[in-house]
Amino acid sequence: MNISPKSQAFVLHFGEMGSRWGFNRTVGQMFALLTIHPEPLNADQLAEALTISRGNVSMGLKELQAWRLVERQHIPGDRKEYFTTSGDIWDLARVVFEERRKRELDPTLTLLRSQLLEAPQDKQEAYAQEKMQEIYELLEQMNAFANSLNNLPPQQLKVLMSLGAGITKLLDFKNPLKKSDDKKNGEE
Amino acid sequence: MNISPKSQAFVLHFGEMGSRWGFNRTVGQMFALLTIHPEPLNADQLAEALTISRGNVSMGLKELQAWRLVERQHIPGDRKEYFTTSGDIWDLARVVFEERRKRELDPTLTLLRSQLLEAPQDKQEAYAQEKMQEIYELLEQMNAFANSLNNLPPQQLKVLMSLGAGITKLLDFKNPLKKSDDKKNGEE
DNA sequence: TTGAATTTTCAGAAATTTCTGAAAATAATA
DNA sequence: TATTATTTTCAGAAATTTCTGAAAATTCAA
Repeated sequence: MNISPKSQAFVLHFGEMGSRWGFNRTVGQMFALLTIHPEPLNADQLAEALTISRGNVSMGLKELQAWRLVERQHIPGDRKEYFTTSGDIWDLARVVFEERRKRELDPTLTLLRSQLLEAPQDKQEAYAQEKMQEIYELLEQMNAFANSLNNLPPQQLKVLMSLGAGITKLLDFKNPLKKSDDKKNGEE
Repeated sequence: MNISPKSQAFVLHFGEMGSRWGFNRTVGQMFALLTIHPEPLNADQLAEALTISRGNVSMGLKELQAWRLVERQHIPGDRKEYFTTSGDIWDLARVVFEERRKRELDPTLTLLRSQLLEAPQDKQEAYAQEKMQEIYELLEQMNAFANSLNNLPPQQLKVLMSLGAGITKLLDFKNPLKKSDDKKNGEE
């Protein structure tokens, strides 16, 4: 279990970023290591390579499995369980994306939905509800958009992404804007 | 500074979600309260309403200002500074989105870019670099996509979002896929 | 200027999250 | 079945993040 300095740097970096992406440092490190390591690794190897406790590895693997980011494998003749990240990076990204959608949007949508059912009792509440309504609509739309991205077959997803700024053209076609559009309407 | 129970619930919820969106509980609460409150509030009012210390409010406001999520206002005849969330919810969402893009993608892109410049020293490193390359391309594409969404004028952004699943149609038009597409090719 | 009002800072306290390691549980083999 | 290998659990330790409150800095007005 010797890792080159470069790989080391990558693993540590992923650890630091992990918390921004929704899991903790060691989980991020484990994920990174499993990704760049050609062969599957067992829990002891992970613990040794990352110098963290066996227990921590066990918990981390549990979490990665819950996220469906790693796969269990068995090596004939070896009783230990081995792990790798499952195939395609794009699939992994999709999983992270979807998991975050669930955690970051769903709960708030649920709360707002129930809040908006009740009638406001006074002026103040009416104003608050107006704002909640706006937030609700925004989040609902982001949610729907995220869902449709998620359901796109991989190939189309890539096409859409690579479209990048060119997306504007497409929109113009679908929804030709009146010249009276807001702000920047210089060219064409 | 009396808040209705409903507003209270909303504020608390935003506090809990805050950490998932990239800021801490009290910052989330402050943001929520400033959003649903019709009039701007000063630091003392925030501290009282949320029962947190004056110092914490000061730090929170600093952070919200760094995110460009709140605006300072002055009320004639009052020496205190007052704050509100700036206008449109969609603008605020854009700011959060962009801020997260910066924090969650940029650092990793930078690291990977430099890692990929160096030639791999052995088989193991070569494999690791292959994976890093894949991740790099993925993140780079997400990044470009996020940027183009961010630069879309508000109106078009809404159109795109509301297009939702219908986006597929558009893609078919722009990039008609050969029947030999991967995996799911049943209908049409 | 001076001084009162207001805001900011930051060391240490409190709360929260993550990690360890030994014990318990589970699984495989003999 | 008993024995050994392996994994999981979880109480408390360690690390990290957030919060408080008093002191320092700043701003404004007289």
